[in-house]
Amino acid sequence: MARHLITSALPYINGIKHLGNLVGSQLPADLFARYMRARGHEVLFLCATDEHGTPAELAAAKAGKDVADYCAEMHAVQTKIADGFRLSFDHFGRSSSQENHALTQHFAGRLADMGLIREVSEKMVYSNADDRFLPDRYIEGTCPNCGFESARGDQCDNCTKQLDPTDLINPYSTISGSTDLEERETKHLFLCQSQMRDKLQAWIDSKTDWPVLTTSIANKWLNDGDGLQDRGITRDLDWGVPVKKGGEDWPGMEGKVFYVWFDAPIEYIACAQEWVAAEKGTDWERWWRTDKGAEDVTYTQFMGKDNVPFHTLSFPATILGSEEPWKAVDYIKSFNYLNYDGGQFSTSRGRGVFMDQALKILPSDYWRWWLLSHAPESSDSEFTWENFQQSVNKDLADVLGNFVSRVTKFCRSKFGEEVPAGGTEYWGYDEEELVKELTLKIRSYEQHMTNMEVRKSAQELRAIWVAGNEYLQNAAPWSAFKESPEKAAMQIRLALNLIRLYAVISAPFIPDAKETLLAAMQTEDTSWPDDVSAALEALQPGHTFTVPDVTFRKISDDEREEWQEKFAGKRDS
RNA sequence: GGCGGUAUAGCUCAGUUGGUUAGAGCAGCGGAAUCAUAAUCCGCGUGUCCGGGGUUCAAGUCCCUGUACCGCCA
Repeated sequence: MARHLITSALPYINGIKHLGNLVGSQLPADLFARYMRARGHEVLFLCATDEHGTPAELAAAKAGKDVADYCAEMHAVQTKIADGFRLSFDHFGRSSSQENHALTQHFAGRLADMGLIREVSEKMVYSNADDRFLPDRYIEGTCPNCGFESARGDQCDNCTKQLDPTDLINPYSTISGSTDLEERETKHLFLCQSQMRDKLQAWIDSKTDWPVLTTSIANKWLNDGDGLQDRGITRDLDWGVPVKKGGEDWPGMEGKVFYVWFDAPIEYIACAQEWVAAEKGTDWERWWRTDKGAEDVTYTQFMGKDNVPFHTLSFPATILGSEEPWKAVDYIKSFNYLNYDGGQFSTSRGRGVFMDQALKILPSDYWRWWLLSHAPESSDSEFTWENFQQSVNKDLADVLGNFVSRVTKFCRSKFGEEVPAGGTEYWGYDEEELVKELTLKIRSYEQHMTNMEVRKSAQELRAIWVAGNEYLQNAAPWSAFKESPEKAAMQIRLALNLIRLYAVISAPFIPDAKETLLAAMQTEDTSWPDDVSAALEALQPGHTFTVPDVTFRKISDDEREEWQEKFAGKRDS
């Protein structure tokens, strides 16, 4: 039995995520976690909301709420939605937790002791009306290049020219609209990532089994231009982890907080502490401290490609730089983007399907199946309603759902609602071939799941469902029954056992279906089919079952058109 | 502007270290069956593998170059 620490990239607290965010990190992480648990491994699966920073403050202000209250509410909302998608986190924490405050301050102090923190004075734009420093993108004005009147401080959206806030003509705060801005000198802490360059490069180079997407992004940052740059890890904000050196005050840093990218990944560790605090576990160190039992842990991170730099460089710089025995990541599984019907998902334009809306339309299994079987692994992929309808109807309703239906209903009409006995002497070539094929395919499925080859796993799983229909079509128990009810009994007994087998191996993809199928088969036997022959005898003659309701319903053309219209949002003009 | 990714059948995508007639699912066409959610099973693909050069006995697969789309960074 192995031990797997699994984390999903932290969703930002501000608002509800869309399906593209879901399939890029949380969902495949959940697939992997569920699979590893099903195979008997010890798993700690962690995720949390990323709560600090200006966007959270502004969203709270807009909602007329205190930022802490706002975050608490949004965390509850996201927790509920995660439950709705059956994301099986062992703990869903918060980066604003006391545990993360203490740990973030600890790391900063430790890095300072190691000589990896330096203080930098820089000029930033201060808004007197807002009584705060403004991040570049919250300053707008007229573009000096093209005259566009709503150019942002970092870049003009009209002519795409890169800008410095001080370039803008008539700059104003997008928060208050105030033009009462000035440049002020302010002091910040920088993490000396440049000193860590060689160490990080060697570490990345040692990860020869990582996806190209992951290593190429890391290498680009390590080698581009002047190489890895030092980065500011503090901000002049109220909402965040107060800057401290361990438990001590940090002279000159009063009133400042750590920048969100610094404290967010540390939450991966703090989340395990929260897990213990919530009394769900007893020992977080055996997962995170290599001197206290984490030596044999395999740590896997899941994330979208936009998060790769932080996980390959910034966070490792924090961990390795501390020279404390923290568990470092073993494998980074990164994903490309999911596009929506010919364009991008867009939160601001309301384009695409968001997690809460998805659950109002259909149960989570439908979404999980489509998203995972079309996960953007090798390149960006695309969601279309037509494809969604076709895949769900064909794979779930026709291939799997109908298999369950035809088998249970046939049995009920000929033998009653119990596993029929007899006919063992008819077990022959067809059955042996089926066992061989299933064994081959299940072993292949296991291999793909272990390798986190999400699409290939889904393909193989589907092929396993198809094999059941093929067998049934060949064996034709409805014909066999006419001459030899005993033979039909053997065939249908096998098929009934296939339902249990399917429920068990499909569970990581469609956990709800597993529950309903096992309930219908009236069994709690979730043992993995290491031996297919044996697995096909799990339900013995005389074992009673019930015919389940429609396991997966179909999506009609009318529904598809309605949803297509509803979620189109505003198109780019 | 720099960098990275992707361009393969009507659609969504596989194609490992270059090697026999380029594959899967869906859609389409034909057939079988009738237990089942009008479901299932079987058969059927002459595709300038984005264009153009090149390396090689041999390239979708390597190199150069052009084009398109996507993303990241400045």
